[in-house]
Amino acid sequence: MRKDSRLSRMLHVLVHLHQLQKAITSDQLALMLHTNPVVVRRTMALLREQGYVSAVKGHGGGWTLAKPLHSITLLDIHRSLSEGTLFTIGLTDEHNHCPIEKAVNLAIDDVLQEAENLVLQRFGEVTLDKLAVGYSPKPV
Amino acid sequence: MRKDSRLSRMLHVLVHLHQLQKAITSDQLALMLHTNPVVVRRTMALLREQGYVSAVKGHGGGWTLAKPLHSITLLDIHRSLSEGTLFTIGLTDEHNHCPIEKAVNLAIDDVLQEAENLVLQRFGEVTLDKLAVGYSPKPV
DNA sequence: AACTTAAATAACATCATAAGTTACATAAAA
DNA sequence: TTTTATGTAACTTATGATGTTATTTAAGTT
Repeated sequence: MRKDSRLSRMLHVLVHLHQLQKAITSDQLALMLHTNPVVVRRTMALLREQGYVSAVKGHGGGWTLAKPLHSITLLDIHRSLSEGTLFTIGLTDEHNHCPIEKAVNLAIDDVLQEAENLVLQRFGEVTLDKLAVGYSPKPV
Repeated sequence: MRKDSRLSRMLHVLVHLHQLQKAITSDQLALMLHTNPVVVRRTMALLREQGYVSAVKGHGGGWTLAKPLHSITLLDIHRSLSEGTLFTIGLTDEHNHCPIEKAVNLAIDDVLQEAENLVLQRFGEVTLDKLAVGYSPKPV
């Protein structure tokens, strides 16, 4: 299956938006991400809907941060992007009442649920300013 | 994305193989799983290669367990089936040296790695006999 | 007002992979 | 020899992110 790289891409974009302090066009972002401006707009639109970025049309327009990085977590962006689940593993649902199928699915789901909770918790602990490396004029 | 339900399906099959104590054909399994005998053979072949089941051709043939359930873990079956990763989330690799991209990917990968380790550990703790519910003639 | 820039959006194609399907070969028992 | 059942190749389908083309809308520039 093709992986969903939108989280990685959008985090990358948000930190750059923060550092440049001016509007960036979808064309510029597309060059940076080695993709297409329409793909950029489509994905950025999900962040705009949640209030993390703003878009301005026309001359001098483009994308800017709408909130400071320290107020945004990985979890915020993850939730803005993904609707489905985190795992490639799925459970069968044969619509019967086989107790074995139920036991199997429960065993798998228990583990995946625990793992998903861990991921969400960890994502919630990371604010985006922690990713803004090499920005200070005098890096440590 | 379509989920990979092979783990769920195969665990279901293995427990039934244990309980029936005789060979089951791919056609019978396909009926049980609401699928196709070729799909069954294709997936069961991965378990056969790892020595968890045996297949016999011809009259009276079919699939049987090659090891007792208590000697097989969810992890064993998971590893027999999956080659790729567990998550739908992927990292970008734009082949540049952008420190932001690296920091972003590291942050995501740290979390996913921790979660994957958790899943593998939990899967390794569950032997398949624990899934064989409702089998005893006198269930508790 | 006309031109240029850039987002917004619709419509469609591509890609990867489990799943589904068809067809045929091979092996074993009746 | 016939039937049963696995083994396997080749192809199609389904799904969802990604990629692409084209058009519309909005805002600044000339």
